[in-house]
Amino acid sequence: MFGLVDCNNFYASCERVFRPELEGRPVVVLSNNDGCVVARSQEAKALGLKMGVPYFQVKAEFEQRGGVACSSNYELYGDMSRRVMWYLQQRAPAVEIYSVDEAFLDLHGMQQHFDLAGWAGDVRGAVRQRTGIPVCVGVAPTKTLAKVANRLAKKDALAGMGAGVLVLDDEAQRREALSRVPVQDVWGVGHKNAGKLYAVGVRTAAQLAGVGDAWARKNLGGVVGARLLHELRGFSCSGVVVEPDVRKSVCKSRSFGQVLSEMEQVAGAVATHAARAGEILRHDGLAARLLTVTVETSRFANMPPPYSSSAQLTLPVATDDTLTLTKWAQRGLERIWRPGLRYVKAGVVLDGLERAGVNQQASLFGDVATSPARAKLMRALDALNGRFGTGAVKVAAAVPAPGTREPWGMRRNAKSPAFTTKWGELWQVKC
DNA sequence: TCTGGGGTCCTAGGACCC
DNA sequence: TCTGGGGTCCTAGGACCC
Repeated sequence: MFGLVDCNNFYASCERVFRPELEGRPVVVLSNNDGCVVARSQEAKALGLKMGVPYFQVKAEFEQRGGVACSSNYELYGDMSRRVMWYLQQRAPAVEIYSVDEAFLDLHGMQQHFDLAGWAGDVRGAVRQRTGIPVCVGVAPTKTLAKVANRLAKKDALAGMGAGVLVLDDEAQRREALSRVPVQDVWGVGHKNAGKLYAVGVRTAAQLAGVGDAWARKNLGGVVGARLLHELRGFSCSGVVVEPDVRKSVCKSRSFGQVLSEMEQVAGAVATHAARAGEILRHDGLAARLLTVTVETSRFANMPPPYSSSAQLTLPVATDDTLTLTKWAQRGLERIWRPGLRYVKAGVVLDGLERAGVNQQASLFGDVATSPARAKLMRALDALNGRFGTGAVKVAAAVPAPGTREPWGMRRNAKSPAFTTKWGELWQVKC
């Protein structure tokens, strides 16, 4: 059996842990630049706010009805996530941290020793007590069915039924559960496939489990679709993965806080992303052979039509050196730059990752990136930024003009403190 | 005025190589 | 008259997940 623990309204719940005055009020958390609604408390959902809606479209009414909007605070959410995951790891023999707010638990063999519903309810209560985060738990013979069980546990808890826990352990329960889930809510069925399924009259997960294998293979992404059907029918096709795979890419991209048209300013953003990506490579002991730079103008403007472009460069030697990555990133930007446009976003992607220092062919001309002195410089850079904060030491291209703040910097008008990760922002208790 | 970020996996065509 | 097979690199896009 598999368990799926999913935090309820995770980002909004994190905000509430340290701001109890938000309890009972509609709360939303906004994406970077305070752009879109990315998390909603139950009260905000009840007001009809949709996931992903641009905040400016709903702001006036939401605030007038007593709603509170928070800028995203990923430092806080990351730390709260670590607390939840750490506790789950104490309770289950194997845990797959699937996302910031979800984990699969390996419960094989446990039903012989525990009443799983009771056990899951206990875990749920303990997570709430220890971290302040409410969760729901689904338990079933496959990961896909555990997702279904979790979804129904949440729905029932909201309707005042059940205890935020649902175990599907026999055929009748499985069938009943699948009949209650719309096909577009099944894990692995996205927007496009839901459309195809509706077109042939498949509306529920139960109906999906009954479509022919050949049809699924042809229309739902080949082997991916076939696996999905098996899992819905109760045959497990994937286990709990405790060790995450070695990463295959690093992507750093961000919308600017304002429209930019000067290459020097966009270059500053690109240099910042290249440096952050380099930091991640060094942290993971990896080096990149391919570097892609991307830029975009607004997708929502009609005149001039939206422009987006990318340039992929093959580096002569795989590297994790920030100065080298920055240099190549600037070249990439020059290749795709079109003057006179209103850019809103830029990014850097690193692919072709290999273990740093292993199997790297030296360049004919002795690329400086492989030199021990440069490796030492990078260690010093990381140590300084670790001690004094990200961006304490930067490449010159990422430094804004004297006396100005970063023109590409984010808007974040309502960010809560880093309650758990910065000494200066700890919760204050007044006696 | 204002519309997120970070991933994985797959497909496909053109240029080029042997 | 008969015109291959296998590979990489690049760009672009589509599907899915959170």
